[in-house]
Amino acid sequence: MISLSDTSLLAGLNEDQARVVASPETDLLVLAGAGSGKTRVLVQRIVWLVRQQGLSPHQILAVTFTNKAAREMRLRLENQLGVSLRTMWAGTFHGLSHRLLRTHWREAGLPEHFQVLDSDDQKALLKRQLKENQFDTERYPLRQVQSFINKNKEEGRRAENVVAQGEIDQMFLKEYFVYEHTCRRQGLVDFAELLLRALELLRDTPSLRHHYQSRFAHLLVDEFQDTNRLQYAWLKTLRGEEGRIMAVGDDDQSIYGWRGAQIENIHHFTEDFPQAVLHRLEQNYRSTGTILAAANGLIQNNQGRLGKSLWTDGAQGDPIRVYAAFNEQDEARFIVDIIQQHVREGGLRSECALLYRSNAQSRALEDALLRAGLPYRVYGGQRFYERMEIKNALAYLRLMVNRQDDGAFERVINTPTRGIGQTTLEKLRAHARDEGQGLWDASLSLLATGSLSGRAASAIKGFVQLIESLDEQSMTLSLHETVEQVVEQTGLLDFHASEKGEKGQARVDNLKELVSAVRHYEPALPLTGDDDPLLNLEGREALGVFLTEASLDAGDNQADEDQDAVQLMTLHTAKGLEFPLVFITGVEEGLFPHQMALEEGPDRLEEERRLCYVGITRAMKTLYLTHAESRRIYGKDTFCRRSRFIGEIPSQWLHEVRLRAAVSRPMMPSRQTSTPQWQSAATLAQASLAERALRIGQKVAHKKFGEGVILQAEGEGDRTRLLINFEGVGEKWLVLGFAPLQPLD
DNA sequence: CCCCCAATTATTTTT
DNA sequence: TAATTGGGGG
Repeated sequence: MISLSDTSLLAGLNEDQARVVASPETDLLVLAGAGSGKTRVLVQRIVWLVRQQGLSPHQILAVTFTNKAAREMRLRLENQLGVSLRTMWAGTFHGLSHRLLRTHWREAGLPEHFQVLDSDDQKALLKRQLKENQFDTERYPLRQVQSFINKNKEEGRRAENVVAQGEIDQMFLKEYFVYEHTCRRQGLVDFAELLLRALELLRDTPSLRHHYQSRFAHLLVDEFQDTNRLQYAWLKTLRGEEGRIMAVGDDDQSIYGWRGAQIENIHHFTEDFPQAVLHRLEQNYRSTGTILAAANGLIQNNQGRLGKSLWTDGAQGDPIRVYAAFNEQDEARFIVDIIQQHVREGGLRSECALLYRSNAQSRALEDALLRAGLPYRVYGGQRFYERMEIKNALAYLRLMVNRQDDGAFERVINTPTRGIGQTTLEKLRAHARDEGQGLWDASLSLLATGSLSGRAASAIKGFVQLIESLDEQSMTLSLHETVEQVVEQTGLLDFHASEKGEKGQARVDNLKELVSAVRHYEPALPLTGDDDPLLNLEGREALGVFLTEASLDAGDNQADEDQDAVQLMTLHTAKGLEFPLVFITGVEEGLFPHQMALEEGPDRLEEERRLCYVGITRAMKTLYLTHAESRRIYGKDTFCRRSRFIGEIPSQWLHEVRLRAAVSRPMMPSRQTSTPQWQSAATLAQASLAERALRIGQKVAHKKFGEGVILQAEGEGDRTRLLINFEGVGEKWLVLGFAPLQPLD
């Protein structure tokens, strides 16, 4: 029975939501469909536990995937509870693991000021290592080694637990061993290591484990479908026997399987936590009935779902428009037309989202937007803390904090150039290797023994003094002053300023931006009392916090966020967002579903379908699916068939848009028709095709290979060769004069 | 140390 | 097509 005092905590929730929020204390698995108010439920559940059950926020651990989601949750909680929750354990898996390790660095076997490696740092470290070991990166590229290591860590396996199957795995494994050793020596922790180390810490230190298990009465996980094995193990360990866990997720929105996410975790949940109660949130507050019907229809083509069907008590809305464009330019123009119309009718540009499967598709869209003078914003791309000049500045700071950080050392020893070349560096590396020490220490001892040439010696000496001096100065400076001094005294600012073009200016601006961004990490209050400068620990402490944040949070470009601009992003990036007017572009076989996914098998196709489901459910009112019959991919014109996903949406919800009358459209690229005096090979080939009532894009039947589509033609007359993509067979080159081809359609 | 050319290669990316 | 990368020459 829900009492009166309860009702205020449940106000505005629907019955299903309220049931979850006020659920008796037990494990909960909440299948929350798109737009079903999942974040709200998560937040309200915590509020309920605090207000109704009398728990302290300190007894609750809430974990999400992204910093953005974590910030949002914390903000909403603070608003609801009216207290600051800075010390509450609410954050990302990586952030919380880091917190655990920082608190218990000794027990975790880490140096006090261990550094976090982001994936670029990890790549750079491995690159050096593989070169040193003369690993054949021609045959086995770096990223294979990197993913071998990360995958094993994400499965909870250290190098010594890996059973290498073949010779290749043996080689990878050897590098895994070396890599682990290097990281330990240098006090470096990569992303997967944060989780694994935290898990091992809890596993191997019973007192700590029991402490945290009894402290956290409730665990709450968002986006549970995206957890990997390691994260699941992490959750199980922290929950222990006594705790309660609430997992919120949606198996239909699992789109990160390729990154190790185990959709199976959802399936195992009720077995691992037998008392768990399953709830479904199916009422959608975002989209029209038509959009939901289309999404439901599409996703039903997937096998093994837990099952869920979105509904709304809102309007049915307009049908979903499908537009078959001639090519990607036409597609972009069409979209721009619609957006302009939307704006004319008083709509905002920021209400429009253009979604695509792969980033390369943004180009044609951007061109058209630019030409129409429509402001737009492209999401994705390089993020602030990943920029080269920023990483250089950070590397100096890292070296100041930790002289053992060889990655930082290598990065800045000659940036900007100070006359330390490969020869000197090789000497340092060799010495470091022989003595089992870091590059910094190797520099010191080579300087001491005088075994460097005069020029190199003075260059190194200068570098060492620079770092020492900056470190010393930082003791008496605030964080932003420290950063300011670093970019100036190291010469980074001058170095980039002298770079030609706009690039250099942009880098200088970024460095200045870094100086001012860093102020957020300074203590809010000025130092009190007669400030003994040597006791300005806040500045140093802030530096550590800042460096960690910079590796754990890539600092999303927060600039121009409030501009009214059309939003461009991949379907992956769009997860969790919503827009009144959505265009899903490039809905073509080979592009979406992506060719690579198709080649990898049925599971991957299902993931593509879920991605499409995610895309459709972003739309609030109006949804367009567009595809092009011809598209330039990797510099060559490719003919495309509309995606099977369009066919999988019940046709009653779709409406084909026909802008122009059906005129016979030129099949040749305009670039070629504009030079009539010169007949290209492709043009001749197409003329030969036309004689036989064939054309590129034509569906044909072949005795042996079955049905296929003509993709390309080259040559002339009977010797014309055709590239045909046969269903289930793949692409074949056939000679027109011999091939028994029947035109279809 | 810098610059240029040829070769290579091409999803998605929370941390 | 276009971006990146590695090698070779100046």
